[in-house]
Amino acid sequence: MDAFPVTYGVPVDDLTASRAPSKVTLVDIARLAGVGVGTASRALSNAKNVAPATRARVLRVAEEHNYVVSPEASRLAKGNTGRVALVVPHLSRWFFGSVVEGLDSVLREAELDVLLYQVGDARDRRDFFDRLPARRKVDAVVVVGFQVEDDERTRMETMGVHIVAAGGQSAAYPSVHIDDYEASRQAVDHLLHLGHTRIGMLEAVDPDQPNLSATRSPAYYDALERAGIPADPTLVVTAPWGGEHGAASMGRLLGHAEPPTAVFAHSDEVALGAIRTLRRAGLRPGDDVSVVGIDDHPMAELTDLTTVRQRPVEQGVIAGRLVLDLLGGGVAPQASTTLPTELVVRGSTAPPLRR
Amino acid sequence: MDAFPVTYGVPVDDLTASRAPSKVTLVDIARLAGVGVGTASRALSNAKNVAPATRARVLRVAEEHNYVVSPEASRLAKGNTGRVALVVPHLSRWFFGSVVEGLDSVLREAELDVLLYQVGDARDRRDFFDRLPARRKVDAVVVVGFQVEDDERTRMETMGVHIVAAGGQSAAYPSVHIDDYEASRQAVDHLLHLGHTRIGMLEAVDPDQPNLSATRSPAYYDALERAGIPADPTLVVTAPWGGEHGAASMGRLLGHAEPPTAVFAHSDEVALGAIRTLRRAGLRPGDDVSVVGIDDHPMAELTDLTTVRQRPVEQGVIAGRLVLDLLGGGVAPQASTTLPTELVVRGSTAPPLRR
DNA sequence: ATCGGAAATGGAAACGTTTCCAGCGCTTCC
DNA sequence: GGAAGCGCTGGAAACGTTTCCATTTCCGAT
Repeated sequence: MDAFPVTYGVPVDDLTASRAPSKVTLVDIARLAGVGVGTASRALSNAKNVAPATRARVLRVAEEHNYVVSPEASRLAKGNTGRVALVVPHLSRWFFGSVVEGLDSVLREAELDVLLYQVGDARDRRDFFDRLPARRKVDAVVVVGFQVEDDERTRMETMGVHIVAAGGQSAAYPSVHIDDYEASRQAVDHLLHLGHTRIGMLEAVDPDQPNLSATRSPAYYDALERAGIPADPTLVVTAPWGGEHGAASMGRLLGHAEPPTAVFAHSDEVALGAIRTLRRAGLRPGDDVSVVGIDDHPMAELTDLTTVRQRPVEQGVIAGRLVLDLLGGGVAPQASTTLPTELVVRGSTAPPLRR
Repeated sequence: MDAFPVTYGVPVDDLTASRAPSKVTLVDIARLAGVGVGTASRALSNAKNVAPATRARVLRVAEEHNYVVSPEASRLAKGNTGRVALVVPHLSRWFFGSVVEGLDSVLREAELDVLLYQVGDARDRRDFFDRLPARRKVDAVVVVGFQVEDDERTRMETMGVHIVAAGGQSAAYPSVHIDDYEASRQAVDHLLHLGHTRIGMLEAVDPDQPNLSATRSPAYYDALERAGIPADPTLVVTAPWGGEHGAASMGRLLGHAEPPTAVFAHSDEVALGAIRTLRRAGLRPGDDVSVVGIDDHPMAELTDLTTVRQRPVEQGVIAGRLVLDLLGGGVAPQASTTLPTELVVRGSTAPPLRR
């Protein structure tokens, strides 16, 4: 990204120059159909109190002249935007793309438009909450995979903009997420059940998602403790999120005086990085060192990676429904939905070798 | 996805119920600042012909009262939408997510809003071009990774909506893409230079992207012919896109009476599926059978996959600039940009074993 | 026949901007 | 000293809907 500066020469104002030629308006349609504009509007918007014959005539005329309502005018008169903002840190990552996929399908079905906002870093994010919402461009905001600060949330609320979280928990607004602690426990318990006692962890931190690792490593420590195994902090390596960093971290573990026989990785991508390091070191994943991740990334299946499955598309779908609930105005939607995770055992984990 | 029906109980009309409480309008600001609405508008929109003192006063009052313009009203008066539609087949795939990432960064910088439309299959796509959605909601449409039919394009144009293609070529509208033929040639030539003479191909078809494989397999045949190697159609296996299908196709090749010593896969995901099959068959990728893909998916690096790199984020960025050009109205933008691809040699390819 | 009420209709007001146009006070130049 | 010009300003018109309200029409019931 950094290689491609995004500044561009055209002044913003000039962008307003182009214009659509389609000039047929509701008034035209009404005149052509021989009805008043009120009736024409009602006919087109499926309102009641329009005679079937009249409606048919209006619709036919509209069709013939390729009439389409002006969303601007319609929204202005109606007083709402019909739009929802999706705020996503990294679109190119499988997890986020999948959540958005789920969200999009539900929101489109409800005839809502989806406005996309990618907020890579904290600055982008500040920007978003400062500018857009304040601009009354949307009725609701869905944040994917991160938390909204209290002051940001307050501002949104005073503007009448709803907030929903997908792939991240919050007490302050409705959210859909997995139980990170539980997922991590499933992964570590699996290694324990296989008989491993020397278990490392590859912890990933994302400066923009500080709270994620915060629940995954405690689960690791707790699981070990419950199994009566003393935790060894030198077996926990922390690095930024991503396969490359996973690979490097695994390298550090291999350099340990007494290396682990199994490793719990923060995510599948991290785990796959670790596996590359193992292979390059001449070790067989699963046979020599067990590796388990979290996500069930499509690559996990292809690479025989044991993992804890979550379903991001489903998270998106449910978050989308929360948005509809909120916009429907009626029922107070369930504050928080926790989706189950599921251990998927593949070839990258096995009992430890006898020594 | 299919497990989660997207229909929802709230009638669309009811979604219009909620409303923003922020009721301070331009007229209020003008009154409070003691100026006319015209002047207030000019002051806020940075127009000229406003006395510095007046502008300052208006801005201060607006700030104090948390004034924000109504985009609906503004757009209605101005006559343009300030929005661009992104039409994408599969958001959760790395390639598409990355292109959108690039597009988003450029368009946001220009203060344009990005409307997302996911069109999984041909029906969705028809729908998109048929129904009003794009019609007057956007100033331009960017299609990612597929072609627009001629009649669809014509309709868009008569509505004054610009079209740009990212990750797919077209003669009819501006586009950014790689040279698929050349990329395929690079991959196959690499295998030939290593000394392979028995080279298979895993061809992927996507019902929604029919034209992709159309250029990759001809390149394969041509490269072999140029090397004086008779093509063997039984070494070309065609299947839907995806790792699972790649794995199955590789299985078929292994069952061949005289299996290939190297395989050119349509994409990295397909290649990784093939590699899983090789591993399960006890074969070492690179040593026993060479595999090369196309994309340089992040996983390629982690799995030591030789591949032909393309840069989807860059494609998105350039496509975004094309949109700005078009909207700027001035210069006719360059019709078509072909980005270079680059062979990246890793561990999955090596000279054939001596027999 | 007449009446009451529901259904259908036309028109106007409202939504909140931007932009055009005319006016007004100053300077500046004959 | 007057006319021309310029910078700034206020107000009105326009943008294209939706919705409210008053009116008309239609129908069955009395």
